[in-house]
Amino acid sequence: MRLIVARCSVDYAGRLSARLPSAVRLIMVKADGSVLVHADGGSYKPLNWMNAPNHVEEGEGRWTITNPKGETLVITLEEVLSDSSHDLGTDPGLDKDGVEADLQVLLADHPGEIEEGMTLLEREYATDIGPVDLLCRAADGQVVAVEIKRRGEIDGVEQLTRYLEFLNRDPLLAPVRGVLAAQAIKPQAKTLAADRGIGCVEVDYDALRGIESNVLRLF
Amino acid sequence: MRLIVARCSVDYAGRLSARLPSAVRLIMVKADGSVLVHADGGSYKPLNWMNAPNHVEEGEGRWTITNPKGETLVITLEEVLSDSSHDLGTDPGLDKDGVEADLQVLLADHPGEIEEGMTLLEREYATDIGPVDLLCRAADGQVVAVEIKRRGEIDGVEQLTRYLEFLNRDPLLAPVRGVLAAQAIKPQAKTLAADRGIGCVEVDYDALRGIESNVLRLF
DNA sequence: GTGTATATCTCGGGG
DNA sequence: CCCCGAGGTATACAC
Repeated sequence: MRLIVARCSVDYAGRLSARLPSAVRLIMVKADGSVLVHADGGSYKPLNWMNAPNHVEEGEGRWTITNPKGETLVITLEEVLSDSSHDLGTDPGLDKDGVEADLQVLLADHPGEIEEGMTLLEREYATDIGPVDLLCRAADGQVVAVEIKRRGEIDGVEQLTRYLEFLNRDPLLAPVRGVLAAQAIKPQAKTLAADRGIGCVEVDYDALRGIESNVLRLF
Repeated sequence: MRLIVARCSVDYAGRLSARLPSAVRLIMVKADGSVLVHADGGSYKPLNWMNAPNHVEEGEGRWTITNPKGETLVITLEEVLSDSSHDLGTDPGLDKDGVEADLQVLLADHPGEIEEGMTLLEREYATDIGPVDLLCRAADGQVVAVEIKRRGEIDGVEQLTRYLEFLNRDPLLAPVRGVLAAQAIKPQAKTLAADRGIGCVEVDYDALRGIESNVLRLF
C-alpha cells in the first residue's frame, strides 16, 4: 500500500463526470491497484476513486488511471508532502454475525417461531421477479410467503406485495398470504402491511440463536 | 489526518457483530474523528470503521471507539509499524455532472425524446406523496407521468405506480399513464412495468447533451 | 428528527 | 458475465 499526501486536483469521467479542485488530500494506492482519494473528513467514502482492475499510468505530476469500462481518473499532483509504501500482506477478511442471511437460516430451521404450526416448503423460492425468502405452509394448510428483513420497512412490504401478486397467479399455490418477519418493524411498515392483509412478526434474534444452540446441544 | 500502519485485530459491535483477526492494516483517523481500517485490497469500503461523531479512547495497545448510538469499535494494536500525522485542511468538495437531476433537466427541455410529440406540462409536479419528475401531455392529449432514473430498476416502477395511483384520483388529469425513462432499464423492471401498463424508454444521455449543445449553438 | 430518494453506491451470490 | 438483493448501506433533502 502506497500512501501519498499531496496537493492535487482530480477529474473523474465515467458513469458521471466529477471534478475536485486543488487541495491537500490523501491518495491511497492499494496492492490490487485500487486508488482512493480521501479528504480529512466526511466519512468512509473517498472523494474520488477507481477500483481494481485498472491501469495506472504515472506521468510527470499527472496520474492517469483507466479501467476496462473506459472510465478514467486523472490526478494532477501539484506538491507531494509525503510518499510512503508499506507491505501489508493479504487480509484474512471479516467475520460477520447478525445479518439477514443468519436470520433467514434460523427462521428456516424454526418456522414455528413465525407462526404456530408453520412448516417450511422452500427457502429462496424462485419467481419471475426474484426469490421469496421462505415459502411455508400454515397450520390451516394455506401457503404463506415470508419476507425476512433485519429491519422491517416499507420496502419490505412492497417487495412482499410484488411476490404475492405473482404467486397468487399460480393456481397450484393460490391463495397465498404474506408475512413480514423482522427484528423490528417500523410503524409505517406495519400500517401498510395491515392495509394489504400482510402479517407482521417481530422476531428476537438472540432468542432464536438460543433455541438453535439448545437444539444443537441435544445432539 | 493520522495514518497508522499496524498489526491489529478489530471488533465491531452494534447493528451487527463483526470481527477482524490479527493482520497488518492501515488505520486512518480523520480530523473529524472518523476511524477507518483498510486492508491492502478490496475497494473503497474499509474493512471496519466508525463514523464521526464518536469518542476515541486511546488505551495501552487498545483503542475503544464509541458513538452516541452505543456502537463500539475496539482496535487491539499488536505492533505499530508506522504512525504519522498530516494537516490537510478543509476540502472544497466535489462537483458532479451526469446525475439524475441533470438528466431530468435535459429531458424537461426535450420531452419529444421520451415520446414523439410529447410536451411538458410541469417539472417536479407536486402530489401529496411526493413530486412527479415530469408531467407531460402525449401527442394524443393524454396526461403522462414520467419518472426519470439514471438506471431503471424495480424501485422506480414502484415509485411511479404510487404516483399514478394518486394522479388518477384527480378528475382533471385522469386517465394518466406512466413512463419510466432511464439510461438503461433492467429486465425485471421492464417486466413489472409491462405488467402494470407502464411504458419504458431508454434515453441516451450523451446524445441528449449533444442536442442541448446544438440548440445552444443556434443562439 | 423522521421519512424518502439517490448513489461512480459496494459487495456478494446465483444462474 | 449479468442480474439481483442486502448493506453497520451513506448522504442529501423535504416535511
